[in-house]
Amino acid sequence: MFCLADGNNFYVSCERVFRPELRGVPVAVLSNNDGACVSRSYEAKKLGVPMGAPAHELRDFVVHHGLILCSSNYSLYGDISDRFMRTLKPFASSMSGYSIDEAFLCLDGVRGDLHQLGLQIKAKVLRDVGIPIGIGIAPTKVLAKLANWAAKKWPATGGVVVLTDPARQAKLLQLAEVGDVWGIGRQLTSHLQDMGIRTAAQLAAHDPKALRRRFSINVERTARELRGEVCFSLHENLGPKKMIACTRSFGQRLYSLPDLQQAIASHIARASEKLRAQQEDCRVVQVFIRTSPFDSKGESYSRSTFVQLQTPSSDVRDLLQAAQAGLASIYRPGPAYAKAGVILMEFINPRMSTPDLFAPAPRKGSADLMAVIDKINRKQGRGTIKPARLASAHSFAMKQDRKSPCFTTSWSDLLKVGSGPCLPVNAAETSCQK
DNA sequence: TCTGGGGTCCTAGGACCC
DNA sequence: TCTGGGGTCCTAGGACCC
Repeated sequence: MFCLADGNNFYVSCERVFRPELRGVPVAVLSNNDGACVSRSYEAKKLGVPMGAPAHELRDFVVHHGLILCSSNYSLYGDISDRFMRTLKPFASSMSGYSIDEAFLCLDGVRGDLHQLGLQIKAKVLRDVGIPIGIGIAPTKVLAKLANWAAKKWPATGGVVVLTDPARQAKLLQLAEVGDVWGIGRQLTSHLQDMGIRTAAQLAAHDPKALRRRFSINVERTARELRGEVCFSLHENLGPKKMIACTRSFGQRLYSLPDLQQAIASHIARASEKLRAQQEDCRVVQVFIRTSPFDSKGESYSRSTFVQLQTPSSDVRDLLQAAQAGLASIYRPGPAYAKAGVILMEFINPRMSTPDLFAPAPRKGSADLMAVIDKINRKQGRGTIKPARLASAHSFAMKQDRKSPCFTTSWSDLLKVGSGPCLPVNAAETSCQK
C-alpha cells in the first residue's frame, strides 16, 4: 500500500509559514527572475490567476484584487521541504521523496484504520512544519496520486482519500479525466481522446498491450497501475543523477564575453559541487548560450557545444577550463544574450573505473582541496570560496524584487522576537509588497 | 519593460559487431 | 537460386514530471 503526501500550493504555503499576513489573501509565487507564476494560493486560483502566466499579465489582479506577488526563495522552500520529509519518515517503514513537496510512503504491514492514519500525518505536518498537505492512499502509486488529486479537489474529503475499496476506485476513475492521471500529459491526452479514451476508467479498461504498441511501455504501466497492478516500485528511478544542469536567464540582457564567462563560472561552481556531492566525475561538459525567444527585434542566436574531458574530473578548475573553452567557441559579439547554462554528463565512479593510460594524470590533491572548499561553503554559505573570475556583484544576477527573508537559512534573517509584531531584522528591505 | 529551472525516460533509426 | 540472427551503442527528438 502506497501513501502519497503532497504539500498544497507548496511555495505559497512556505511563504505563509513565517508571514501570517499572507494567510487568507490571494498570493502567487513567481519563478526565477520574477518571470512567471509557479504557485498560487487557493484564493488566487479562485480569482482566476493562471498558472505559468508571465508576471506582467498579473498586474490587473495586483491592482484590483489585492494579489500579492513573491519572488521565489528556494533556500526557504528547500529547508521547509527537509522538515516536511523528516516529519513524514516515522510514519512508514520506508519512504521515498519524489519532489520538493511530495513523498511516497510504503504502508505495507501497517495495521489499523488507514484513513485515521492519513488524518494523523496531515495534522502532524501542519503542527510541526506549518504547511497544509493532502494525503492519498492506494495499492499503487498511480492510484495514490489520483487519490491525492481527489483529496485536493474535493474539500469534503478532509484532505485524505483512501482508495482500497474497489467500488470507490471505480467511481473515482470515472470522475477523473484521462489528463488528470499521473504520466498522461497534454500530447498523450489529445491522442487518447482521439481514440475515444476520455476518462481514467476508460484508460484502465483499454488493452494494455495495445497501449504499449501505440504509445510506450510507460503508458501501458500507467493503465495497469490504474487497475491496481503494481508496476512502479517505491524507489523507482532513485540513485545518482545522470546529468546535472545549472542554467539561468539573466536579470538583464548580456552582450560581452567577460559577462558570459562570469555567468558560466558561477554555473560551473554550483554544478561541480552537486557532482562532488554524489561522488562522481564527469567526462563531458555541455555549454549553451542563447538570446530570448521572446525578443521580437534583434537577432536570434542559440548555440551549444560539448567539451570532452581527457581525464574525467569533478575538480572545479578542470570543469571551468572546459566550459570556458566551450563558451569561447560559441560566443559571438552582437546578440543580446538572455540565458546561459552548463550541463554535466557522462558520469563515472572514480573508485570503480580504470584510468586512461595515455590521458593526463588527474591533479594532485584535488579531492582534498575540493572537500575543504565544499565544507567551507556548506558552513559559511555558498560562494564563500568561489572561482576568482566571479566578481562580487554579478551583472547577470537574477531579478528578485519581492523575495521574502531566508527565515531559516540565514542568521541575519532570523525573526526577532520582542515587543510588537515579529519582524525579521531586515524586513524593511525585503517586504514582499514593494 | 516583463515569459523558469532541473530532471527522467522512451523510441526510432542508423552504424556497427560477431 | 538461396542473402541470418542477435545484439549494442549512439543520437535526435519527443514526452512527461514538479
